[in-house]
Amino acid sequence: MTLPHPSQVIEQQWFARPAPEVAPDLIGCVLVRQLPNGERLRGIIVETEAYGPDDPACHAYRKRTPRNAVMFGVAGYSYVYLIYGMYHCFNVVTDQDGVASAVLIRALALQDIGSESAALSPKAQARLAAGPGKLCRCLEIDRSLSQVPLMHGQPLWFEHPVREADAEISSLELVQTTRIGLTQGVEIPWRWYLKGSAAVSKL
DNA sequence: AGTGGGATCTGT
DNA sequence: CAGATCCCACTA
Repeated sequence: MTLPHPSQVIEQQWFARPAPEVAPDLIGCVLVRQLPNGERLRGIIVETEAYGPDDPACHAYRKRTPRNAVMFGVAGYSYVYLIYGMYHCFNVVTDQDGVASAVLIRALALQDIGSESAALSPKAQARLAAGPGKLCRCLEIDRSLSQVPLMHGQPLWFEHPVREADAEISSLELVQTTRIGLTQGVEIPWRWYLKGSAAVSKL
């Protein structure tokens, strides 16, 4: 069992910057999910989107509500919401306390996969967390995991990239473009992904 | 109290 | 490209 080296875990303070700075920095980092049954799932982040204040696509654009309240709080907490009645989306709260912003984690290249999915073909495994809804299904994330601190010992946390494991990923080009699935704020180029990764949503 | 739309995904 | 499916924010 590999316990994370303390310096490897990303602290909540790291997220206390504007979302459009955090989102590209998260590409190549690792998301870790500690399941209730003891299994630990890990994946390299290959696609993110930023949402911020003065951003019409942001859930917190209009005002603070019970649903979006956590986005107004301090950085390094989870924001999980239900979309289209059937999927969940997982975000990290960013920026200073009082600034409503977050980064949506859209896709992972899975490293440690759950035992249930181990029998799937490599191709199918690569698509397991390709898209925010599938990612949450794969990592068993729902709204009960909203507003929890993203730190070691919790159900979810982030780690900095490890050099060896990262060799293949780090050769890929980081692309910045517009966000997906929106009706407002369509022109804001706050989506980042690794070009050529099989796990990026909507090729 | 009623309603309409949504940061998605799958199959036709 | 339609359908599944349900919470929540907004209107009255």
